[in-house]
Amino acid sequence: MSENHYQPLDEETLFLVSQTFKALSDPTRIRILHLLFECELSVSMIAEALHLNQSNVSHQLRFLKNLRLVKYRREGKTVFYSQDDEHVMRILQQSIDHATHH
Amino acid sequence: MSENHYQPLDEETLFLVSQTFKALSDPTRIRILHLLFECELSVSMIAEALHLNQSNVSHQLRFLKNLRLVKYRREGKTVFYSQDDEHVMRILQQSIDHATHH
DNA sequence: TATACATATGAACATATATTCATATTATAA
DNA sequence: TTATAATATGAATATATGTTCATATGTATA
Repeated sequence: MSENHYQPLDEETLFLVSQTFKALSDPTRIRILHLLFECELSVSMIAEALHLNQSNVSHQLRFLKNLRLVKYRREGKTVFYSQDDEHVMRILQQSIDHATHH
Repeated sequence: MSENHYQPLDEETLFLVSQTFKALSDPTRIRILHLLFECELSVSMIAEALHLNQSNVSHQLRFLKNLRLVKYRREGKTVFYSQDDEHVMRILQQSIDHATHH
Protein backbone atom coordinates (compact mmCIF):
# COMPACT_ATOMS: atom_id res chain seq x y z
CA MET A 1 0.00 0.00 0.00
CA SER A 2 2.84 2.41 0.82
CA GLU A 3 3.98 4.28 -2.26
CA ASN A 4 7.61 4.77 -3.11
CA HIS A 5 8.63 8.39 -2.80
CA TYR A 6 12.28 8.15 -3.72
CA GLN A 7 14.01 11.48 -3.44
CA PRO A 8 17.06 11.55 -5.73
CA LEU A 9 20.17 13.30 -4.50
CA ASP A 10 20.75 16.72 -5.99
CA GLU A 11 23.99 17.41 -7.83
CA GLU A 12 25.38 19.79 -5.24
CA THR A 13 24.92 17.43 -2.30
CA LEU A 14 26.29 14.55 -4.32
CA PHE A 15 29.39 16.53 -5.20
CA LEU A 16 30.03 17.76 -1.68
CA VAL A 17 29.58 14.32 -0.12
CA SER A 18 31.76 12.59 -2.69
CA GLN A 19 34.49 15.21 -2.34
CA THR A 20 34.52 14.85 1.43
CA PHE A 21 34.87 11.09 1.23
CA LYS A 22 37.51 11.46 -1.46
CA ALA A 23 39.55 13.40 1.06
CA LEU A 24 39.34 10.41 3.37
CA SER A 25 40.04 7.84 0.69
CA ASP A 26 43.77 8.41 0.46
CA PRO A 27 46.15 6.82 2.99
CA THR A 28 48.42 9.86 3.11
CA ARG A 29 45.58 12.25 3.90
CA ILE A 30 44.21 9.86 6.51
CA ARG A 31 47.59 9.76 8.19
CA ILE A 32 47.81 13.55 8.18
CA LEU A 33 44.34 13.96 9.67
CA HIS A 34 45.09 11.24 12.18
CA LEU A 35 48.10 13.24 13.35
CA LEU A 36 45.90 16.29 13.70
CA PHE A 37 43.61 14.47 16.10
CA GLU A 38 46.15 15.27 18.76
CA CYS A 39 47.35 18.80 18.13
CA GLU A 40 48.23 21.41 15.55
CA LEU A 41 51.43 20.81 13.61
CA SER A 42 53.59 22.62 11.09
CA VAL A 43 54.09 21.35 7.56
CA SER A 44 57.63 20.22 8.26
CA MET A 45 56.63 18.47 11.49
CA ILE A 46 53.98 16.50 9.61
CA ALA A 47 56.45 15.67 6.85
CA GLU A 48 59.00 14.44 9.34
CA ALA A 49 56.54 12.46 11.45
CA LEU A 50 55.15 10.63 8.44
CA HIS A 51 58.34 10.40 6.38
CA LEU A 52 56.83 12.33 3.50
CA ASN A 53 58.45 15.04 1.47
CA GLN A 54 57.47 18.62 2.14
CA SER A 55 55.90 19.24 -1.23
CA ASN A 56 53.66 16.23 -0.92
CA VAL A 57 52.41 17.31 2.51
CA SER A 58 51.85 20.83 1.26
CA HIS A 59 49.77 19.59 -1.68
CA GLN A 60 47.63 17.37 0.52
CA LEU A 61 47.11 20.13 3.07
CA ARG A 62 45.90 22.42 0.32
CA PHE A 63 43.41 19.75 -0.71
CA LEU A 64 42.16 19.44 2.87
CA LYS A 65 42.12 23.21 3.33
CA ASN A 66 40.01 23.71 0.19
CA LEU A 67 37.43 21.38 1.69
CA ARG A 68 37.71 23.22 5.02
CA LEU A 69 38.74 20.05 6.81
CA VAL A 70 41.81 21.82 8.18
CA LYS A 71 42.69 25.42 8.94
CA TYR A 72 46.06 27.12 9.31
CA ARG A 73 47.76 29.74 11.40
CA ARG A 74 50.98 31.50 10.45
CA GLU A 75 53.71 32.13 13.00
CA GLY A 76 56.72 33.71 11.40
CA LYS A 77 58.05 31.41 8.72
CA THR A 78 56.11 28.49 10.09
CA VAL A 79 52.53 27.54 9.22
CA PHE A 80 50.61 25.44 11.70
CA TYR A 81 47.72 23.31 10.52
CA SER A 82 44.90 21.97 12.67
CA GLN A 83 41.59 20.22 12.19
CA ASP A 84 38.58 22.30 11.22
CA ASP A 85 35.65 19.91 10.80
CA GLU A 86 34.48 18.06 13.88
CA HIS A 87 31.94 16.02 11.99
CA VAL A 88 34.43 14.62 9.52
CA MET A 89 37.02 14.01 12.23
CA ARG A 90 34.47 12.11 14.27
CA ILE A 91 33.58 9.96 11.26
CA LEU A 92 37.25 9.25 10.63
CA GLN A 93 37.83 8.32 14.26
CA GLN A 94 34.80 6.03 14.27
CA SER A 95 35.92 4.33 11.09
CA ILE A 96 39.43 3.75 12.36
CA ASP A 97 38.04 2.25 15.56
CA HIS A 98 35.63 0.13 13.55
CA ALA A 99 38.41 -1.14 11.30
CA THR A 100 40.75 -1.80 14.20
CA HIS A 101 38.31 -3.90 16.17
CA HIS A 102 37.75 -6.32 13.33
CA MET B 1 54.12 17.76 31.38
CA SER B 2 52.01 15.29 29.38
CA GLU B 3 54.12 13.31 26.91
CA ASN B 4 53.08 12.69 23.36
CA HIS B 5 52.30 9.02 22.76
CA TYR B 6 51.39 9.11 19.11
CA GLN B 7 50.27 5.74 17.89
CA PRO B 8 50.80 5.49 14.11
CA LEU B 9 48.15 3.71 12.07
CA ASP B 10 49.08 0.21 10.98
CA GLU B 11 49.07 -0.62 7.29
CA GLU B 12 46.07 -2.93 7.44
CA THR B 13 43.80 -0.45 9.21
CA LEU B 14 44.94 2.29 6.89
CA PHE B 15 44.14 0.22 3.84
CA LEU B 16 40.73 -0.88 5.08
CA VAL B 17 39.68 2.62 6.09
CA SER B 18 40.88 4.20 2.85
CA GLN B 19 39.16 1.53 0.76
CA THR B 20 35.88 2.05 2.57
CA PHE B 21 35.97 5.78 2.01
CA LYS B 22 37.00 5.23 -1.58
CA ALA B 23 33.75 3.35 -2.03
CA LEU B 24 31.91 6.43 -0.84
CA SER B 25 33.97 8.88 -2.88
CA ASP B 26 32.31 8.21 -6.22
CA PRO B 27 28.97 9.85 -7.10
CA THR B 28 27.68 6.76 -8.90
CA ARG B 29 28.34 4.49 -5.94
CA ILE B 30 26.80 7.01 -3.56
CA ARG B 31 23.67 7.10 -5.69
CA ILE B 32 23.49 3.31 -5.72
CA LEU B 33 23.89 3.06 -1.96
CA HIS B 34 21.41 5.86 -1.48
CA LEU B 35 18.87 3.82 -3.46
CA LEU B 36 19.57 0.83 -1.24
CA PHE B 37 18.66 2.81 1.88
CA GLU B 38 15.07 2.09 0.99
CA CYS B 39 14.96 -1.50 -0.22
CA GLU B 40 16.67 -4.24 -2.12
CA LEU B 41 16.79 -3.78 -5.89
CA SER B 42 17.86 -5.76 -8.93
CA VAL B 43 20.72 -4.65 -11.16
CA SER B 44 18.39 -3.58 -13.94
CA MET B 45 16.13 -1.67 -11.56
CA ILE B 46 19.11 0.28 -10.28
CA ALA B 47 20.33 0.93 -13.80
CA GLU B 48 16.92 2.21 -14.85
CA ALA B 49 16.37 4.33 -11.75
CA LEU B 50 19.72 6.08 -12.09
CA HIS B 51 19.93 6.15 -15.91
CA LEU B 52 23.13 4.12 -15.91
CA ASN B 53 24.02 1.29 -18.20
CA GLN B 54 23.82 -2.22 -16.90
CA SER B 55 27.51 -2.95 -17.15
CA ASN B 56 28.46 0.10 -15.17
CA VAL B 57 26.05 -0.80 -12.37
CA SER B 58 27.33 -4.35 -12.33
CA HIS B 59 30.93 -3.20 -12.03
CA GLN B 60 30.14 -0.83 -9.19
CA LEU B 61 28.11 -3.46 -7.36
CA ARG B 62 31.04 -5.83 -7.57
CA PHE B 63 33.22 -3.15 -6.02
CA LEU B 64 30.73 -2.66 -3.19
CA LYS B 65 30.28 -6.39 -2.76
CA ASN B 66 34.03 -6.98 -2.46
CA LEU B 67 34.06 -4.54 0.45
CA ARG B 68 30.98 -6.24 1.89
CA LEU B 69 29.00 -3.03 1.74
CA VAL B 70 26.25 -4.81 -0.17
CA LYS B 71 25.05 -8.41 -0.41
CA TYR B 72 23.03 -10.15 -3.09
CA ARG B 73 20.29 -12.71 -3.45
CA ARG B 74 19.48 -14.58 -6.64
CA GLU B 75 15.88 -15.15 -7.72
CA GLY B 76 15.71 -16.88 -11.08
CA LYS B 77 17.38 -14.71 -13.67
CA THR B 78 17.32 -11.71 -11.39
CA VAL B 79 19.87 -10.74 -8.75
CA PHE B 80 18.74 -8.50 -5.94
CA TYR B 81 21.24 -6.34 -4.08
CA SER B 82 20.83 -4.85 -0.63
CA GLN B 83 22.91 -3.05 1.94
CA ASP B 84 25.19 -5.10 4.18
CA ASP B 85 27.07 -2.66 6.41
CA GLU B 86 24.99 -0.66 8.87
CA HIS B 87 27.96 1.36 10.07
CA VAL B 88 28.90 2.61 6.62
CA MET B 89 25.29 3.27 5.67
CA ARG B 90 24.83 5.32 8.83
CA ILE B 91 27.93 7.35 8.02
CA LEU B 92 26.68 7.95 4.50
CA GLN B 93 23.25 9.01 5.74
CA GLN B 94 24.78 11.38 8.28
CA SER B 95 27.05 12.92 5.68
CA ILE B 96 24.22 13.45 3.23
CA ASP B 97 22.17 15.13 5.96
CA HIS B 98 25.15 17.23 6.97
CA ALA B 99 25.77 18.33 3.39
CA THR B 100 22.10 19.06 2.76
CA HIS B 101 21.68 21.32 5.78
CA HIS B 102 24.52 23.58 4.77
C1' DT C 1 17.38 -28.33 -27.98
C1' DA C 2 17.02 -23.36 -29.13
C1' DT C 3 15.72 -18.76 -27.67
C1' DA C 4 15.34 -14.94 -24.71
C1' DC C 5 16.46 -12.44 -20.65
C1' DA C 6 19.36 -10.81 -16.63
C1' DT C 7 23.74 -10.25 -15.04
C1' DA C 8 28.88 -10.60 -15.06
C1' DT C 9 33.26 -10.01 -17.10
C1' DG C 10 37.48 -8.41 -19.64
C1' DA C 11 39.56 -5.17 -22.67
C1' DA C 12 40.04 -0.56 -24.07
C1' DC C 13 40.10 4.18 -23.25
C1' DA C 14 39.82 8.67 -21.37
C1' DT C 15 40.24 11.08 -17.23
C1' DA C 16 41.63 11.71 -12.40
C1' DT C 17 44.98 11.33 -8.85
C1' DA C 18 49.29 11.03 -5.95
C1' DT C 19 53.91 11.98 -5.92
C1' DT C 20 58.24 14.08 -7.15
C1' DC C 21 61.21 17.66 -8.92
C1' DA C 22 62.45 22.23 -9.59
C1' DT C 23 61.47 26.63 -8.39
C1' DA C 24 58.73 30.57 -6.54
C1' DT C 25 57.01 32.93 -2.52
C1' DT C 26 57.11 34.59 2.14
C1' DA C 27 59.31 35.77 6.41
C1' DT C 28 63.28 36.29 9.42
C1' DA C 29 68.00 37.33 10.60
C1' DA C 30 72.73 38.80 9.51
C1' DT D 1 70.76 44.20 0.99
C1' DT D 2 71.93 39.28 1.09
C1' DA D 3 71.33 34.79 2.93
C1' DT D 4 68.63 31.32 4.96
C1' DA D 5 64.56 28.75 6.33
C1' DA D 6 59.63 27.28 5.79
C1' DT D 7 56.09 26.71 2.77
C1' DA D 8 53.60 26.91 -1.71
C1' DT D 9 53.16 26.12 -6.48
C1' DG D 10 53.29 24.31 -11.33
C1' DA D 11 54.86 20.90 -14.50
C1' DA D 12 55.72 16.22 -15.37
C1' DT D 13 54.75 11.48 -14.80
C1' DA D 14 53.24 7.10 -13.46
C1' DT D 15 49.38 4.87 -11.76
C1' DA D 16 44.49 4.40 -10.54
C1' DT D 17 39.78 4.84 -11.68
C1' DG D 18 35.12 5.12 -14.06
C1' DT D 19 32.72 4.09 -18.06
C1' DT D 20 31.62 1.83 -22.32
C1' DC D 21 31.62 -1.89 -25.61
C1' DA D 22 31.44 -6.49 -26.86
C1' DT D 23 30.74 -10.80 -25.21
C1' DA D 24 30.36 -14.58 -21.79
C1' DT D 25 27.77 -16.80 -18.19
C1' DG D 26 23.76 -18.30 -15.96
C1' DT D 27 18.62 -19.15 -15.76
C1' DA D 28 14.11 -19.95 -17.37
C1' DT D 29 10.85 -21.09 -20.98
C1' DA D 30 9.16 -22.73 -25.63
